[in-house]
Amino acid sequence: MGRKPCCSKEDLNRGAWTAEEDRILKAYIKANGEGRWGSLPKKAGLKRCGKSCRLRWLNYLRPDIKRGNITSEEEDLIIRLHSLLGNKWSLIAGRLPGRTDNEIKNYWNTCLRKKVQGQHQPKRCEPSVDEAPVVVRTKAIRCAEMFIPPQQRIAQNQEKNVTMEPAMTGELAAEKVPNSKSDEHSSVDPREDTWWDVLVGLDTSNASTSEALDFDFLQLWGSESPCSHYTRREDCKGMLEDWMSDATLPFEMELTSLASFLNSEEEWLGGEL
DNA sequence: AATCGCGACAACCGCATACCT
DNA sequence: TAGGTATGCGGTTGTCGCGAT
Repeated sequence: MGRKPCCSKEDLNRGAWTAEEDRILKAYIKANGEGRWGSLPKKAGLKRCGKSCRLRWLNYLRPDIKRGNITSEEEDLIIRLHSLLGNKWSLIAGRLPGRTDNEIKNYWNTCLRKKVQGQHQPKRCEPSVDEAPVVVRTKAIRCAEMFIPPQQRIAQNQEKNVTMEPAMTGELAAEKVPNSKSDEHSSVDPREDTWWDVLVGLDTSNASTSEALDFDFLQLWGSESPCSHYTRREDCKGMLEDWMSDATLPFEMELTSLASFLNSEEEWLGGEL
């Protein structure tokens, strides 16, 4: 038994969307909002499957989409994010307002991959896939997840009627420092995780802002952990503080911070591995 | 002028995961 | 908790336009 197809292919239009189909889809979403893609085509009177409608909306019809002309800044960011995150197109797209994962994926496959392969002959002791990347990539992915644009996070959560966490509303997520008394974390050796993992997973209920920011990662992981590299660096601590304390930062500032983070990643990879 | 090759990008497909009942 | 459904994601394919021959 094969997998059940997502929709019957009979009587459905396939291939390029017509202007009329676009108009119908836009009008329907304007009136009824996004979501319920499965039933949307029938309700809207479109002979398309729900997935196709969703894709068309997300990648082409949404009003906030920027099209074409990827700037050199965006290109640089894509290259550097890809080097850390791999093919996590949706995460990369999340850092580029108005760009879709599909667009970035296509741009990478058609333009950047060759460019990067051409110029990216290892010039210095770069790490092999078997060395540091697991830690680095996990941390970088976590970082990117934290970097979903605040507007997007807020919108998403309002849509779901979720109470905003402090970090999402601009108040600092008051992180409780894990220690030997912490019942929630004492059974888990934090060295198993990156400090991003632990940081994000911390119980935010009791500690004050200053406690959170004074958190001593060295104490948690010890000086030999590769993660402790960051705890010794004041600039990294500062970035962390910025990110965690103000989710309403202007997007440009976030990009600047992210760029700094990526630079520090590159320095670390080049210098210590 | 015809056609071939290639790049760009829209769209499709299958799988994974989240969510709901 | 299990099973079904909806949604998201990333790889792949199809189509179109344009330049080269």
